[in-house]
Amino acid sequence: MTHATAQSERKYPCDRCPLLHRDSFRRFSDDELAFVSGFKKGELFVDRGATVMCEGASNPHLYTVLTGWGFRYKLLPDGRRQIVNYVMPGDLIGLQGTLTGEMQHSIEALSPMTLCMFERNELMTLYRAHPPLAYDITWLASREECMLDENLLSIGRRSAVERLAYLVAFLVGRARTSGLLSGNAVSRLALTQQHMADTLGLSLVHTNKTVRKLAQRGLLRWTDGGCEVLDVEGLKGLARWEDQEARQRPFL
Amino acid sequence: MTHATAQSERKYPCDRCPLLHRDSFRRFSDDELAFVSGFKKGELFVDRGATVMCEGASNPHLYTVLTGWGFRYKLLPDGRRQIVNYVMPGDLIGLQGTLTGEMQHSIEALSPMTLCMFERNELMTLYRAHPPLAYDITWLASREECMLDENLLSIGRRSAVERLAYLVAFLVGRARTSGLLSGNAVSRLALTQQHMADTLGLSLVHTNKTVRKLAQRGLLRWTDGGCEVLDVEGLKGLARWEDQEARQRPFL
DNA sequence: CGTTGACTTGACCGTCTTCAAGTTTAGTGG
DNA sequence: CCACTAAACTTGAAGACGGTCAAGTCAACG
Repeated sequence: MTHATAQSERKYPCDRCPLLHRDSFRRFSDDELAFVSGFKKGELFVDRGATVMCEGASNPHLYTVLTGWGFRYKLLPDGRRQIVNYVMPGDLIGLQGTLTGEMQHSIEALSPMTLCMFERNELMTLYRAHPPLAYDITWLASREECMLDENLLSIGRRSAVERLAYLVAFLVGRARTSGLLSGNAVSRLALTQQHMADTLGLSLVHTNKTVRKLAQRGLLRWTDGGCEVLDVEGLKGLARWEDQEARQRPFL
Repeated sequence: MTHATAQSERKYPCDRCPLLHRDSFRRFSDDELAFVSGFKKGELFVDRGATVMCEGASNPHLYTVLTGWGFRYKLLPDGRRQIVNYVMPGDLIGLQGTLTGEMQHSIEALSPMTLCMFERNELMTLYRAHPPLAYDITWLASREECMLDENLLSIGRRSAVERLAYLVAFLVGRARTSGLLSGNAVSRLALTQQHMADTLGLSLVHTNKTVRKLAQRGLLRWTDGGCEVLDVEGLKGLARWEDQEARQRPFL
């Protein structure tokens, strides 16, 4: 019996990529699909709690999240942790430090994750062969920038209650469009209050009390190891968040 | 007498771009220079205090900062302001919202500024014609992302004193490599304490008291309408900031 | 059945905000 | 030249918001 091709051994060959036929992602041309198929160099499966990449280490790979989610964070030397953003299906990670390859942040999985692996130093090939894909990568980077801007506004200028309301609404919104949350069941975010605290720039204790306040208002409910979102609009209102309509986005 | 070409009427034709021969910027090939020269569509001169672009408005242009500096900020509906980053020579601005063209933030000049203007919807031409330049744009975007990550860490997890120390060190560092601060005179940042407060997520009053503390430690001095930086290393130490060595960067 | 991780709660305290008033400087028009 | 104004900085006092400490509950797991 001969070896199957590398691609057929994959759990997610590109033509069956779980992102391909989701409404919020744009389609590839046949050409692009073929190229990306060859550009992909492997698949990475990690468990909940695993470190996907690590601050300070150099990493020759880029990844696109296929399933599951995680968070991106930075540490101060004395251990204080700040979660800067979350990664969800369709997100391209590891672009930061394209030149050095040295990561400026770490990423940890919040659920089992599947990632699609690329070689960082083949990026230029993609830029030469498929300018529209290159354009998409830039678009993804600038989208990330927008999210970070919003988060900065939130941490810098919103009160604890507003901040938490914003965070929960933000996460549900992203989770929905990235396909993490299916159907019309109650949205549920499986993260600990410690994660929320480290995202909001608050202490664990105060985060807990803030969660409780939002629960009393009927905006959310805390159920073991996660947060059920009851009223997204209410949360957005509380956070004074005006959102722009969702658009079709590219992915790699 | 015939009209001169558009280019020769410019104050800064690309072959005399003030960024061209600065150590911290990479060189263009002749080819690239010629292309960029045609890609450039105009020059924008603004006074100190002018709004360069405005949140919510759609803007068909991209700009590269040639001289001067400014800040990028967002507002909450009730007027609370958060400065998310500063723009300095070599920075490409307006990339956010490439698709919609609708700005998610505003930019205001902190000094007279000169900007080099491009057409947003010609970007794809650049991506097709000069993949290495496209790559550079992505690099710039991911560099911005790194800065925002750092700022988030700072606002989320550092105390007021650490935060201010970080901010000042950060600004001096950038100002030096972007050519805003020349020679070896004492570095001087011409911004108000209100700007600092809105960057740090602090109130004006507390920012003032924090400035005073750093001044007492001999790390900086406040002189009318600006801040003289006396000891950058001391500031970095206080902020517990480990920086990565500077590299040659691209610019557009 | 002890251990561990996550959540909860109360008490106390410090950082930072708000309010208020005052100083200094530069700019303006009489 | 001088009063008038506005912007930026300064300072003190009071109080809110959020941090820290400490103790305790609960469920899951081996």
